[in-house]
Amino acid sequence: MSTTTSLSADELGSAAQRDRHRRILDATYELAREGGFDAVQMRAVADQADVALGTLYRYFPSKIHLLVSALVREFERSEAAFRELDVVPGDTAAERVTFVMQRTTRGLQRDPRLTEALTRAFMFADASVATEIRTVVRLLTAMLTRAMHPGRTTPPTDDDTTIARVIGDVWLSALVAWVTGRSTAAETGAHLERAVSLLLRD
Amino acid sequence: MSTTTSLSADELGSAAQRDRHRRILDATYELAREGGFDAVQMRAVADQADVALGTLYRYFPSKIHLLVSALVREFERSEAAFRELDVVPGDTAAERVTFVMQRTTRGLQRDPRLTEALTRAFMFADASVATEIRTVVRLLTAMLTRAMHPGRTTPPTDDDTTIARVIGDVWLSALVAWVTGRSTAAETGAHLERAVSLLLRD
DNA sequence: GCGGGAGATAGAACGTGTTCCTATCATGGC
DNA sequence: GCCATGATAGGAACACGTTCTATCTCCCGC
Repeated sequence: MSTTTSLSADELGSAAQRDRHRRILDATYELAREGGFDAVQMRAVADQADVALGTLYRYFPSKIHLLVSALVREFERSEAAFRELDVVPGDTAAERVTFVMQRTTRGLQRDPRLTEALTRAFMFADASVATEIRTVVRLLTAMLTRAMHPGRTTPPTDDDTTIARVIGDVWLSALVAWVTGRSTAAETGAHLERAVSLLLRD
Repeated sequence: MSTTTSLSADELGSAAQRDRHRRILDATYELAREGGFDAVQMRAVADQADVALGTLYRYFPSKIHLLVSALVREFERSEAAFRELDVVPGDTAAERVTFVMQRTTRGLQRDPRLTEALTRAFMFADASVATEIRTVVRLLTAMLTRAMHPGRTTPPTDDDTTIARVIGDVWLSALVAWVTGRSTAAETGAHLERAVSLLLRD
């Protein structure tokens, strides 16, 4: 039997297993931060996490699963941080969304190699990583719709979701362009801001 | 000396070289159409194009360059086809842009494996492929701004370019989602259409 | 205590992208 | 015609993702 999705942290029985899981993601994060996508080599991750190569593959069925799982963990942290921040500054939806995007983007730009590794993994992922990808998309959409309507309890409308998804699309493309050196950080920010103001003129 | 960009067709001296170049791209196209990204194996491409492996690498410095160059060729064909089509149907910019996008998308969906190969290569490309990537972006933006303002001779405004780029971003994300099985062809089309009507309400 | 089984380890082995090397070939200048 | 030089063929070699095998360890039910 070969699993096709990564084991999630909660469905791991023993404490030792949860700890291995965490060590693997920590090692991935660290290697990616230092050397980007190419430096995240499966043997290196296994070494640094102090597990055998076979064990690494038991927890994460491929390098892409591994990196996208690391991305999920980062996004969960980031989304939780925004949820705790009960006042997103800005008077209009456009301003608040721009704030959320720019802050997230700046966070990513602080660790270019890490961002490169996570972004490329995300973009290269195929159907077998669909579960993890969906989680990322869901978290991002949630962050954006919350910024559009702070404090609202009713679920977002279809229009809101579409707008959030379009902004997410633009953001991802901008990230890819930045990661691959096709645009500077400033251009990325400017394009994002123009796109948001086009989509959220109210 | 190792080149970092692919040799473009025009800067190849002899007819024999231009022919090798074409044979290589033809083989790439064929293999991708039949088996997708994984089937485009460098040894297989070299065999089918009837060149040595070393020659293949002299023309295209990596598998990604190779696939993105194939994408450039397809896009050039497609853009030329739209330019010849002097009347794009539709009364509004939104309708015309939607027409162009849907027709292109349907063309891609006719060869899912080819699309998967080209899309994943495009998304995985790193800085060394920037030249080719820029060409694709330029062609796509040109196609879209032309659809927005058919028959216009003055260059597109900044706003036009931004809108075209955002639509391009959404289109690419939708393509990735479709290629990786996260969304169906119908959902892809619907999302695209919603995005265009949000961006081009006039 | 103890035997059995799931999960872990160490490391060999395999496939494919990439590099490198050498012999051969083609071509343009004399 | 002949030579110098760069391009191509053919194939070995290497790196890293992935798979496989053999062995070990630890925990659970008895």
